[in-house]
Amino acid sequence: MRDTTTARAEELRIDAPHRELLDQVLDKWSLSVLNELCERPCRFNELRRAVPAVTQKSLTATLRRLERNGIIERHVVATRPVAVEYRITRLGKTLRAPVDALLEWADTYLPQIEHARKAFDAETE
Amino acid sequence: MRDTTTARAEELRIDAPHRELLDQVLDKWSLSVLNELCERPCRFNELRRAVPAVTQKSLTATLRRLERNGIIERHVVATRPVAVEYRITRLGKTLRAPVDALLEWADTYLPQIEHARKAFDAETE
DNA sequence: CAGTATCCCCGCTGATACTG
DNA sequence: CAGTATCAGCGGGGATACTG
Repeated sequence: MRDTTTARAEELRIDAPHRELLDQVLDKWSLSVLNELCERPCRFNELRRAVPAVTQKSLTATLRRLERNGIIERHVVATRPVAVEYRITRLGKTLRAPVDALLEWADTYLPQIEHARKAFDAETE
Repeated sequence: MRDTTTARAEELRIDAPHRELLDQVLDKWSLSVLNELCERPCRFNELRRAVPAVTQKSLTATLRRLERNGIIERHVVATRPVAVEYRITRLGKTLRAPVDALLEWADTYLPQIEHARKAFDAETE
């Protein structure tokens, strides 16, 4: 029997399902969308405005993927015209802490990394 | 003047440089490579064996990218034939904690997420 | 308003072959 | 051993146009 807790302390497993999950949850637009929905529920076009660079198609795909994974919920309000509200789920909220940790890491070390890139590019030229 | 500390507590910024950095550091093979190199320094072919699904070309690309970002170091030992050892840097080690948090999240919630997927696929059919 | 439907491109990936 | 070189395929992503 494998003791995953102990194993993880030494070496983290990264198999296909884990990799796929991270791909779906951390892809190009997901973080920006999650970021907005952590603040408040949003309508489709609100999200478009909040993330100006995303196209309709990609935003739709991102929202569907996050919904499928149980990270966000889609609520249709049958007004005229129809209104659709997206909300983060309880499951989705659990993502906040690890993603924040990652973004803080990026924020903290970006300067050092940009410095490393310049050094690398200079000596590679 | 912007107070990034306060701002981050409410809403994390995800701009292009941050997004690019995460893409480079979290891409398809990087986590597996980092995982190995956190354990011990590795040679090129050791890494290939440790990550069987990766091709030479992709492994080379991954290593170069990580090296360029200052996450790993490349040491050439001028033996015959040549030996090349890859090691994690101090900067690279700072990635460990946030990435671990993410992998633990994936490990913890993967069952719930697979359940959500099935539910979604069932009612979408 | 909140999407679909097409078309198209290009960039990543893998497969394969070759080399200092 | 540790790569580089080349080619081919396909899938994501954007641009654009249309719709209940």
